[in-house]
Amino acid sequence: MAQVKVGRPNKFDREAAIDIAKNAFWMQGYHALSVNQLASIMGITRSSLYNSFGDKQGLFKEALAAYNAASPIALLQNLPADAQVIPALQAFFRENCRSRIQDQGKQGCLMVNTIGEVIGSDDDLAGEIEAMLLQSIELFEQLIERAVTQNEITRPCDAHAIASAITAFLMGFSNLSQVIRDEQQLWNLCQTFLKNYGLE
Amino acid sequence: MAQVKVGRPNKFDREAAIDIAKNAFWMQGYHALSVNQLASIMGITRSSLYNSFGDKQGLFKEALAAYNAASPIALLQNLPADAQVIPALQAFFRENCRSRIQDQGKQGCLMVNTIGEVIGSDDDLAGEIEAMLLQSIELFEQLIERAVTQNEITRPCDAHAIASAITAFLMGFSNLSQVIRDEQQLWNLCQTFLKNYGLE
DNA sequence: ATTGTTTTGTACATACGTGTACAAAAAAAG
DNA sequence: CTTTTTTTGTACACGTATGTACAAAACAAT
Repeated sequence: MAQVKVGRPNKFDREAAIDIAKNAFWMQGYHALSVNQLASIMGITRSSLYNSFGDKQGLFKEALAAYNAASPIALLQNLPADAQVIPALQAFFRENCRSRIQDQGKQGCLMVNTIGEVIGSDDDLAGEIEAMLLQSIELFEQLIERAVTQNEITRPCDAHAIASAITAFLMGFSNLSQVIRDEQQLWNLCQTFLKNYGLE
Repeated sequence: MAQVKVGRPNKFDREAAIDIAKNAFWMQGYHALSVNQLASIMGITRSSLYNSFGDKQGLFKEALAAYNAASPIALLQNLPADAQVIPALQAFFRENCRSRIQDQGKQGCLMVNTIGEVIGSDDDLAGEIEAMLLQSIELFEQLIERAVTQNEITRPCDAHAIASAITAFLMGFSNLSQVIRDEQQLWNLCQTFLKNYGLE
C-alpha cells in the first residue's frame, strides 16, 4: 500500500506545506494569491511547487481537500453508527460558531469564499465546488432520514428542502461570521434556526 | 442641480458603461477581470476608464451601487408608507427566485460573491461590503418592527436575530442558486423559511 | 560504482497587470 | 477667436504573472 518512492526525496513536508497553502488561500482568497507568494510562504521554490502540485489550481484542490478533512463537517460525515443525530447536529453548529470566531479574523468558510470567486472564471474549480455543495445537501438529507428512523424527530414533509435550507444557512452563516464577530450572537442565530426547523 | 460640465464631453454613455461593467463583474468576479478587459467590453480606452473612474476599484464601487439600485432589495428600501410588510417581503423573496434563475447563468448576488473575494485582500472594498451587510440587517429589523406596529405579526422575542437570519438566508440562497437551477425548488425553500420564521 | 528516477535551483521566455505622461482633440466660456 | 477645461489616443515604464527548460543534486536499486 505505502508506495516506496524512488528518486530524490522532497526537501519539505508535503502535508505541512499544503496546510500553509490552505491557510493562505483561506485568508487571502484564490485569485489574490500568486504562485510566487505561495511558494514563498510554503518555504519552497516555485520549481518545487510546479513539480509537486502541477499548478496553482492543483495546489488549491489539495488545500481544499485538507480543509474539508479538518472541517467541522467531518464530525457529521464520520458519525458513529450508534450516535444520535440531533445532538451531533447541535454540536456541529456549536463547533461552527467556535471555529468561526477563533480563526485569525474574518476567514469564514474556505469553500463558501471560493464559490463566488471561481464561478464564471474557472469552470474546473467551479464544478468541484458545486459537487461539494450538492454533497453537503445529500449528507444532511441522509442525516434527517436517520434521525427519523432513530425516532429523534417526526418525519418532515420535505427532507430535501430542509437539507437545502441547512446548507444555505451554513453558507450565509459563513459570510455573516465575517461581520458579526460575537460567538454568543452567532450561537443564538444557530439555535433559533434549529428550533424553527424542528431540529432540537 | 444638474451640473453643466465644461470641457470635452464623454464619447460614451456613462450609465451604460457602468452597467456593462456591473454585469462583467457579476459574471466573472472582481479579481478575474482586468482593467484591460473592462475597457474593452465597455467600448472605451483604458485612458478613458482611468480618467472617468480613477481605477478598477472606483469603477467597481460604482458598478456595485448600480447593482444595488436595481436589486430586488430596492423594493423593500423604498416601501410605500401605507404598504403591508409581510406581502412585500414575500414579493421580495419571490422576485429573488425569479431573478436568480433568469440571470445568464449562476451569477448569484454580486455583493455576496464579492465578500469572500475581497476580505483579506482589499480592506477598502471589504469595509464597504461589511457596511452594506450590516445595513441589510438593520433594514430587516426595521421592517419587522414595522410589521409588528402594523399588526401583521406578533412581536418576536428577538427581532435582531431574525433580521440576521434573513440576511444569512439570503446570502446562502445566493450561493445555492448557483447550483440549484430550478425556480420552483428555490421558491419552495423561501416559503419554508418564511413559514418557519413566522413571516407569513 | 553505475544507472535510473525524482527533486531542486537558476534562468529564461513571454504575456499581462496597473498606472502615468503628454500631446491632440473637442467642447464651453469669455 | 482665443482661452479654458476635459476627454481621448498613444506610448511608455515597470512590476508581476505563469509556465518551461535544463543542468545539478540527492536518493534507491542493481
